[in-house]
Amino acid sequence: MKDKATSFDIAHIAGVSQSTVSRALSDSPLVNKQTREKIQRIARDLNYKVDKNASNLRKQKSNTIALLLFEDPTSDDSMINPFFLSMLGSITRACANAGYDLLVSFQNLESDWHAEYEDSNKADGIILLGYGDYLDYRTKLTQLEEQGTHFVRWGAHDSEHPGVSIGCDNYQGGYDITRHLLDNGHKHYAFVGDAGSHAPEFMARYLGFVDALSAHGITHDSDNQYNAISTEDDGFTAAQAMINDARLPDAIVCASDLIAMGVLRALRHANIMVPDDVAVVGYDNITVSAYTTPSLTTVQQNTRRAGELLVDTLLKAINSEPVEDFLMPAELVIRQSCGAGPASSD
Amino acid sequence: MKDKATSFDIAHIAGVSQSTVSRALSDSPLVNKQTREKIQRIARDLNYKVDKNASNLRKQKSNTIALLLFEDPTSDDSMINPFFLSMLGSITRACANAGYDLLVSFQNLESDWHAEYEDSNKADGIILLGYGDYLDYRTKLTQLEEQGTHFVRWGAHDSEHPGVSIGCDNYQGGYDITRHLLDNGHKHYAFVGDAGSHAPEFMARYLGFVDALSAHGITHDSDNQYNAISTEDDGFTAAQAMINDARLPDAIVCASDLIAMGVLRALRHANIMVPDDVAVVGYDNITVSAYTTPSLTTVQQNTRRAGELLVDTLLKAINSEPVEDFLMPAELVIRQSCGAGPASSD
DNA sequence: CTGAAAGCGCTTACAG
DNA sequence: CTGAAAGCGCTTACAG
Repeated sequence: MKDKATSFDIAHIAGVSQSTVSRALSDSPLVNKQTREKIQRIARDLNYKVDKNASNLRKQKSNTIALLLFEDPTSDDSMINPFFLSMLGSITRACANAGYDLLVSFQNLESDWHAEYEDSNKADGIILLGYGDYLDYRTKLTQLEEQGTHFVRWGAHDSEHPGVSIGCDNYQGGYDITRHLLDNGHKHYAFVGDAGSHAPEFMARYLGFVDALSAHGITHDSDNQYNAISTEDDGFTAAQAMINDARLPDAIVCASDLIAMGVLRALRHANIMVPDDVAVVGYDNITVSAYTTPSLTTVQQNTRRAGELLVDTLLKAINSEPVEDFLMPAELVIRQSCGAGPASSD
Repeated sequence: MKDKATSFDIAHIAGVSQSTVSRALSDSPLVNKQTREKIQRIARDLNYKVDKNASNLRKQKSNTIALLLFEDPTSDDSMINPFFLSMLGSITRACANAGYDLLVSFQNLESDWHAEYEDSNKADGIILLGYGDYLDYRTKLTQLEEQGTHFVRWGAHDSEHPGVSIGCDNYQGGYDITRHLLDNGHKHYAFVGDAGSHAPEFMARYLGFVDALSAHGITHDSDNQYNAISTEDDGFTAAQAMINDARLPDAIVCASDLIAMGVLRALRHANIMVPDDVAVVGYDNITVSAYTTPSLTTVQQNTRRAGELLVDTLLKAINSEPVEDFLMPAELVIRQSCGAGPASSD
């Protein structure tokens, strides 16, 4: 385990100054081509790598992005919402493509996350990812902004909040999938999912649902909205309540796929056929949804695109270019559970 | 966007030297309690954070771990294997608990991963994660070792490979789940999954399967082993081949849950009932497996524990403590698809 | 095109 | 318990 080579070692071997080595290794056009190639060859032979700490310290720039993942405190400690895991994957990839490193960290709302990374110069900017009530973090976001920290937030645009956000059009997603059910002749609807300000994503999906119904002349009775945080159990409980109260609608619109899983389970339990007796749709298009029986009609958020947008926007902000909120369109994924998908044999 | 405070600013305000500030902020017992508290208060008020680049450069230590995720080049570019995503989650958590930052990066086999991180002083050690044929990376692992890089690898122990590994006992998992099927009276078996040296995990599962059968007096006919990389389509294709050739066994053992998904789909397609006509089991316990109909009996790898072990072992290696390979036990998850799980209504 | 020099912001012997 | 000083390994004006 030999000591690591430094730029001075290379300078010594190449017979040039250390400054020239530094220039050559950063492909500076200032240095003579032959000298440059000679230095780069020596560096390769010695397995030399520029010390990032030194170079970052000097350049006052880290070429690193921090991803802060907020977790739903109610969720099982050992599991991350598959949707965010998928976002994490695409952000990782987008960073790699942009030549940035990615520092990943889990956070809960209490900790001092707002300052940690960029303040300590470990990252040039921050991506905030997580469902939840951004009202709670409002003051922290404001503080981030005041510090001049570069950050991008995943979530709905909200004029109340500082900073730029990238999100998916939850209202449109809720509207479109409800519209699809209406086109298939379903008359009586239930919505399973929270509809409150502390769950802005779900709220927007719910509003899209309600508006699609009223555009079709159907007034949604709020008795048919069932609260559910995004867990499978919540969906199960809600569907059981419908069954027990004999209030089963033609179609159940769920605020997330996980909720829909629970609804499907309760219906299977009660020998109620999907989609023949009741249609069920979800939201998120998590992996599971393609494999349930029947497979789940849902709304997809393009996580790959989302990751790229988050990274691109953050990099623009870091470079002091103008940035603005972006709302991606939601995409319907038609499968069997709505009764209008491909034949049930597959 | 004011300039960031440095330790000199704090020293100036507190009326002490910069050295004392540095000591106070690292909780050094060398500094007078009142002075220390005063300095820490000022630092808090100024929202001061130690510059990590400077401190790492000086200390020659980064308090950061790099996670290299190798991807199956055959897999869909936009998706990561859910199992590794789950590992990523638990590693993130374990790092946070240990006070380390985590640098995440995707790699393919061609790139110069073996040197990047630790050599550039961005990380103190490396976790290597990914299925695959470690034979291919043997030379790279050797080079890592020669450089004195600290690393831990996820995967089976293998005396041929340098470095320490943490893995799950794939042989035992394959043995146990087969044993469970045998106990339920199944006589004729098929195995779907690659059984070659380039997929050591699958190979070990297969060997466990074969040995469990022969311990029960059943000789496995290799005609009943179907190759399949770990995709749903491969499982579908293999099961269709069985059906077309009228070689359907009593029980199908799949090398992964994803493969089992495809097998279930092919059987559903052909109106063959699971588990009544044929039992099916998988491996991995990915989220999907709990929600299929019937739900899938499978083998679980404790990803939470695995993440902790990987991080703990790496930290020990970094601190020059002795480390050794560890093989975690595999755990059976009994559900419905094997015919011996809870009642099919749930 | 190249070199000598300053300095990024810390930590830590060394001396008191 | 505290301070003055060196130095971690680079990058980049500055001067030639």
